[in-house]
Amino acid sequence: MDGKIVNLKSKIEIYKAMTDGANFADCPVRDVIHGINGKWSPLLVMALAEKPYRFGELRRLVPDISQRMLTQTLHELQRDGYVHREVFPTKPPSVEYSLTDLGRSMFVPLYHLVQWAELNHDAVRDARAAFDARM
Amino acid sequence: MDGKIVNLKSKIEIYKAMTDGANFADCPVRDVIHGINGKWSPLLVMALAEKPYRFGELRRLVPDISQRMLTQTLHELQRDGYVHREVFPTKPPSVEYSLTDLGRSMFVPLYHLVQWAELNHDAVRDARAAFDARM
DNA sequence: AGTGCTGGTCTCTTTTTGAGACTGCCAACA
DNA sequence: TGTTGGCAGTCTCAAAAAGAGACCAGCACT
Repeated sequence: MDGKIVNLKSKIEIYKAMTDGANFADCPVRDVIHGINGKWSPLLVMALAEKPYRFGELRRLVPDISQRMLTQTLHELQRDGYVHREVFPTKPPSVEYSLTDLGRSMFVPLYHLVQWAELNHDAVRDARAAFDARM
Repeated sequence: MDGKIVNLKSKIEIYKAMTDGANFADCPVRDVIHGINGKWSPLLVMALAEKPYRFGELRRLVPDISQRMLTQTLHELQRDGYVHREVFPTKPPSVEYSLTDLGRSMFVPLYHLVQWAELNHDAVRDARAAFDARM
């Protein structure tokens, strides 16, 4: 599939962009990817792409995340500029998290990757089963 | 940016696909994303998208990966069907790793994400600096 | 006075990752 | 002949990250 040679030169340039500097701190691309790449980051971005959510709502929406990792991941997403955090001074103060413009922009390619996963999880599952059977 | 409402309904469906089952084992999409999402997986897929490489070549190409994680990540990529491993019976046996069709297919959306990172790392870096300055 | 909701933090345990020594085989070199 | 070096890993141990769950203050309702 996808037999067409899409910008082979670009591929090499991007790959070099990922290996330049020989470590994360020196390579911006790897640094950015690392921020998107956390265990919970994609899931939370997908959730917030639908609509803004409050802390407790996210916790209930993703039951198998610990409060510790929810706090920490939201903090990182906020720090990298993907997520906006707003506190409302209600009786028990509530906090709303939403995607920024940068976050919505990043969501576009992330969404493509998730779509790919949705379309191809059968192939991956089959490959995994075949591999395990061979062992 | 990206003001257009791209398939809001699809977004919600995909998001539901990611939360269905309430844990990784029960949710195929999260399971697949998790496989792509490892710390070293995207980098190795980017490298192998350029051309096949041998174990030692990959180790030299990515100097800050440990042999342990290189072995393990390649093994996982092979298990999920993204990477093909071929042993050549040369004097010291050499092993070549290459992308499968499934791997090349997955590379397409991954590549878009990496391109996004390349185009936007300045924005992320700025957001991070602004956030840290506010602290 | 007790219960529950808010958005977290703190501590402890388990899992994952990293650093690097070690293996067996063979070829080239001194 | 002994030594060195490359190949593709495995193994062990220490460090870092993640998970589980107790705990916090403030307010509302009962």
